[in-house]
Amino acid sequence: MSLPHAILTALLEKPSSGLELTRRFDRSIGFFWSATHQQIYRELGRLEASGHIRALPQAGPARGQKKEYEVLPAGRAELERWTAEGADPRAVREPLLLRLRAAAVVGTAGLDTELQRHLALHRAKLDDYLEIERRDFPPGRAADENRLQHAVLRAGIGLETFWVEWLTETLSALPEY
Amino acid sequence: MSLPHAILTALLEKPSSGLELTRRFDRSIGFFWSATHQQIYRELGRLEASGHIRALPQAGPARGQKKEYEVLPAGRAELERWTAEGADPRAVREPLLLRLRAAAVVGTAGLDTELQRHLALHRAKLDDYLEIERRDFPPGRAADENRLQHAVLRAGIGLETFWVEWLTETLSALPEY
DNA sequence: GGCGGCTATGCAACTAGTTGCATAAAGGCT
DNA sequence: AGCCTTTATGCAACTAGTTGCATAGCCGCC
Repeated sequence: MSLPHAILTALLEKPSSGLELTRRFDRSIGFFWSATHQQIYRELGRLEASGHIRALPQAGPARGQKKEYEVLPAGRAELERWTAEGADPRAVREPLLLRLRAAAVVGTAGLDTELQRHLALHRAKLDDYLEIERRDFPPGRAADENRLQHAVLRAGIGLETFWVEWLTETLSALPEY
Repeated sequence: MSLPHAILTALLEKPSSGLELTRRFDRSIGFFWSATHQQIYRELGRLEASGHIRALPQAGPARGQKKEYEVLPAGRAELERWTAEGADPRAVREPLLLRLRAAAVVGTAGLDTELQRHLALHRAKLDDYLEIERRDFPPGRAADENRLQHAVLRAGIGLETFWVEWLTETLSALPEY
């Protein structure tokens, strides 16, 4: 049950419409909790029905028009409750590792290409993250008021760095088959 | 659509019953593709219906009795097909990072304890993995015939190492709030 | 001989996430 | 005016994963 809380957090940071949220999920929140626009619209409907958020009043027709939402006190309270509660880390679920294990049984054809492709993807994402860090968290600022946001970004950087290193290592071991 | 392929791989490694598979998913395959016994039994039923696996003949009553499965040629072919095909890396989905971001908005109460708890969990898992590595992949063996399995385990070790380091770092930055 | 615990399989109902498509306003373009 | 693209919201149907519980054989034990 994390999606509603991801949306509440996003809306507290800045009231938005469904499509704006979708874009923010593609750019920042989605780096560690991805969601499609379908999930977001549906969840916005539920959050509104349960009194956690409300649509800001607007003129004009409903269909095809932007609909902005803001968080109500009940929504903030729910987010506080959820933030204080614990949850175990998610089990890893990565098809590439499954493929490696399958390849050990049925053969390694095409594996090299696939690893190369993943390496390029992870390198690109790592560069993205480093660029964001350079822009939003320059080394000069000593009294950092956004320490938590930075910690989250550092997690993304650390994970992508891990994948790049692991893929490089694994690729260099593979040709010996 | 990875679960059926995870099961095919497991059954090729060794024909098993549903419960045996469940245990192996808790111990080894589940490290990178977790599944409950419910998912496994349901998927075994589907794989049998589609002719990818078959139940080994057995005496005695059906209910409450162990039922072993083995992979049929069609199943192996399907696994080969799937292994050669590509799939993008999964987006990260980690509630803890969401919590950090939410805490930046609604307050950090209880966050320290939660990070400590995660650190302990990741340390334990890392120790598990290192123990398995020590047991199954001792440094002496130069001509390693299980390179792929070892690579998969190294991925688990790398990921847990990352989390331990990141949590330690983040915890040391947190008290300054 | 009946009770508790373990092994084993499985159904039903639910929640979460994905995919494909429909609808409609607004603005440019020719 | 007619058409195309972009922005914007949303329904319906599907696949995947989770939770709770039911059933049944087997074994020890007291």
